[in-house]
Amino acid sequence: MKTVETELYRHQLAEAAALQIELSKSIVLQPFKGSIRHIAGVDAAFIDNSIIAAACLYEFTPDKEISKKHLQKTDEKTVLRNVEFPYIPGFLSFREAPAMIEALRALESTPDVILVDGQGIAHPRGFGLASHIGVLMGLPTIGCAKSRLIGNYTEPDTVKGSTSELLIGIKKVGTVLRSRNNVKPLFISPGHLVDFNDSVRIVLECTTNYRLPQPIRCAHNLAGARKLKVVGH
DNA sequence: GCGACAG
DNA sequence: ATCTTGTCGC
Repeated sequence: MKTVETELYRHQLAEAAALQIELSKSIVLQPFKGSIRHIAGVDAAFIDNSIIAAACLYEFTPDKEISKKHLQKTDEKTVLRNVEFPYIPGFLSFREAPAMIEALRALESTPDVILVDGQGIAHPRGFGLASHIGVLMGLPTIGCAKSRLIGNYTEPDTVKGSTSELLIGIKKVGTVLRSRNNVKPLFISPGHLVDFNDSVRIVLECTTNYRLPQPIRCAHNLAGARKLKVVGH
């Protein structure tokens, strides 16, 4: 019995991995095209067998006067769905991407670029959550993870803006970025339709007083808030 | 065989 | 991700 289940499980994972490898061929790494007006952030929270995906939309306002109010929240959406895939390192997108994409599509404007709480191409098969969402939606995405999944690196300097390369052998797959002074670094990797430099540049443009870029922080808090309402009453 | 391992 | 208060540090 247990061996049969194990075999089925193995087949499903093998299929999922094959899909990632196939879809990864569609990834386009290139400098970001055009200008950014709308930028979104996505994250998720969990309750029992449900997932709450949250998407926050921000807009860059051309106000050169107020340098600190360049980013304004324009919209936010949450989605509550049943979870149909377990958490397995390397297969996170099959658990979170469906609900996240629904939340992103619900936004009143299509974002020019999306910041995702997870890896982009810094993944065993070069197809992390950010790349998955980017390719399926046909939109630019950037992977912004709080910890490492794969790759080697040297600790970047403790000063904000310091970076080091995330490498798999001699191949660069991402950038380890110190988003604030004396905080654990973020692992930035292109998801789709952006390159290494623009990924880091865009993340920094959305990061001010916290470790995480504003759109992702907002999505994180929103998912948590929605969760409290659900469990509250 | 022994670790590592996004959220 | 989630379970969880106070507490150390800039």
